[in-house]
Amino acid sequence: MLDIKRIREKTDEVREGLRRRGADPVLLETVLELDRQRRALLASAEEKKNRRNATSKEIGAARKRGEDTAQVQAEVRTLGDQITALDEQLRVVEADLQAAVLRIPNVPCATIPTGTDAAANRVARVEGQPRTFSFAPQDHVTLAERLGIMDLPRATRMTGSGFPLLLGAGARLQRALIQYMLDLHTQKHGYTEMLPPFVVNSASMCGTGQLPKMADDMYHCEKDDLWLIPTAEVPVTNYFREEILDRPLPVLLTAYTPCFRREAGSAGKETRGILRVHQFDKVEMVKFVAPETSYQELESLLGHAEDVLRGLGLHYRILELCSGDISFAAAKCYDIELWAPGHNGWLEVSSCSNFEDFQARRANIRYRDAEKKVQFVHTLNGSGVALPRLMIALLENGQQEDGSVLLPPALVPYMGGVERLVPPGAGEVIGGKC
RNA sequence: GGAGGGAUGGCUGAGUGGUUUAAAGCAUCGGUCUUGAAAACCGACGUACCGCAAGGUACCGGGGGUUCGAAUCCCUCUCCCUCCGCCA
Repeated sequence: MLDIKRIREKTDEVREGLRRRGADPVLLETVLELDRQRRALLASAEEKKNRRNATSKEIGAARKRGEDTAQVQAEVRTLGDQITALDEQLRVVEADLQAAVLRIPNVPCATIPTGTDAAANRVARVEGQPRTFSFAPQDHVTLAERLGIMDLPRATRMTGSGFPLLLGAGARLQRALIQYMLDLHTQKHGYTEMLPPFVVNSASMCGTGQLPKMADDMYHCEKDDLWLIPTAEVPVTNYFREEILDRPLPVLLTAYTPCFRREAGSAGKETRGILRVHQFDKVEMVKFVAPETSYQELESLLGHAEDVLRGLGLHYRILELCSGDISFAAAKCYDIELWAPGHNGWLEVSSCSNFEDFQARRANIRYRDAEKKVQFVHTLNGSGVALPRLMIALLENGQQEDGSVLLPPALVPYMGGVERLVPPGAGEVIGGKC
């Protein structure tokens, strides 16, 4: 949520930022008009309340002296009716104003590329080298089928399409990766591990910016008015909702959670295998930092996500997203994409974003600065990293001509010493044999 | 799910209709004193909004109501505690 004072006082700057994003310009004008109405109503109501408070006090004093106050009481009652009417108008205007402000996206950071879509994203860096193959590389679906580590047809019968099911060594590999990433972030990068609820209430969804805009993209439990989380960002960031932090910044938290996304409107897009699914696992990093440090914290956050991929020997690139492609709440965002030779393309496995005070205002997360002044924190988060596409890259990059898959040495301890996934032998019904 | 008891400022905790613009204590910060510290004493000490300012308004778990006036009375919701039931 943008600061209403900033909208009011630096209107041109905000308008330009929203223009760069391609956001609806009408929203801003609506907010400005509602803000004017609100302040006019507020001034009027507060003036009357002041009079009522003072007069009521006088009534109390007069009655103590035994005077008759019926006349004054009648006057104040009229005043009270006027206040009730003004408060009602105010309530409506404030609700409209709040609803409108919540729909305004964050102002993009001045340094990011301007553009309307992914085509304008800037490739910041490319790391590592693509592997060369002496044979035609297969894609992850073919490889996983051969290895017997995934069963999508049965998962579809059980639930529906887009809900993956891993088996044997596939399930173990997933678990190993989660463990590897959490260990890296907690032991090397200084994060505290959290295992949060996977279901949250509407206030939390609003706090991080998923609501109101993304309601249709999420799973909602209507009976309880609870939402399945689309990312660990939601519970982890909302950990401090409505708090003034009493601990030194930055606060670094990391969490493994499953993520649930309806992917409404993306039917048919890149749906082969586990490329785009309704449920996936992810390790997420979240930072609560002092405002003046947030952009250097973004760089280190990106480094932490990269560390996961470097440790696995993977070839990846960093994109600096343009103004039209960053998410609703973000001011700046880096995407990390892994090279997948079977897919013959780049796969997004991480987004590392600085939200500045946008989420902190919505979720009301503050801290006391050096002068003891209460201020909003800046929040950041980054995937570290999302699992299905990491799994795809590992399978496709590690594949051998015989159908086996070599695992990166860093994972071997987490796989109980297993270095290679091999197809199940003849006669075995289900696979996943190591 | 049933019955009962609770929710007050960073913490403890008073307060059942009118100087409560919330007592007191603890904690914190500043000052005096001290070589320094402690103690003692003095002072400060919530958040948000509106206003150029003076100042004003709101907030005692959330929402609504009664009243000239609500932390205080009424309704309702949420959460916590105790007991019972059910259950991984």
